[in-house]
Amino acid sequence: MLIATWNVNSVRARLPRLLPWLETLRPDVVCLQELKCRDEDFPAGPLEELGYNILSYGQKTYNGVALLSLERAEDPIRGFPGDPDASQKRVITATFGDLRILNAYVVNGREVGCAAYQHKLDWLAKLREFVAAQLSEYPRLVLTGDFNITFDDRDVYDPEAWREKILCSTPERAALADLTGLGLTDLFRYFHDEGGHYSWFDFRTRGFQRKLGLRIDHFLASGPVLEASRDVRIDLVARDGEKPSDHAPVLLELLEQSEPSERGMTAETDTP
DNA sequence: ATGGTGGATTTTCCA
Repeated sequence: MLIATWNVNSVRARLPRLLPWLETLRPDVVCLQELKCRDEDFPAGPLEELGYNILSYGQKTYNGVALLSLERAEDPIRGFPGDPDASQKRVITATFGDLRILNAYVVNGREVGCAAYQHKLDWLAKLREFVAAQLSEYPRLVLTGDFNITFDDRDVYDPEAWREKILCSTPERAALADLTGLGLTDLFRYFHDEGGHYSWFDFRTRGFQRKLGLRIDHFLASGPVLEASRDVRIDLVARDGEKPSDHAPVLLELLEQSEPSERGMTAETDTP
């Protein structure tokens, strides 16, 4: 089973890259961020032709998230339940088989100390509350998306230049650690200990050509999903070439789900 | 310190 996350930086502008990528990889679930379009403007037709079901939660110009899946999604939730401020469409959640997937586009925050930065920390606190509630209901859970936060200096091409800057500051990293503190594991780091692997490269500095980037797109998984995980990789080919997004897709490979009867048998027959 | 590029919508905002 293959699950992907990709900040596409406008789903309509990225369609010429997204469609052949879907045809080649055929991920079972794709978590998209930064749609930059309303749901009625989402290019559903060509994606449905490839066999994908679509759950989108978009708005004009900014933000927007979607879940594409080969199998139909169940129990979707758009945004945070009961959130009075639904002006920014940044999170969508659904169940696929026995897996609960939360797809988030975390607030960027612009600059440490500004109003947007405080909004980022406030939003992350709401995300944590939502994830905790979902975990109590769905133990097999994946939280993925564009977190706009590096875990540590291994995720940064020039740690000294980025010290306490946006995407790298101590309060942001503490908020990220608060999420993993719920019992979630950074799956990329679980499989790859070394630094130098990045998922975002700045257009402005021609970061991709210079291999200077940050790792800010993550898969955080609960224990049962960690046990079923095979590998996480960053698809740099999709970041290269004509009209790419500034983010590369990140891919999680899971062991195939066991049959319900098989699971039941294992649980009962494992005990001597 | 600034600007560089890219997308959507517009003469600027956000990343």
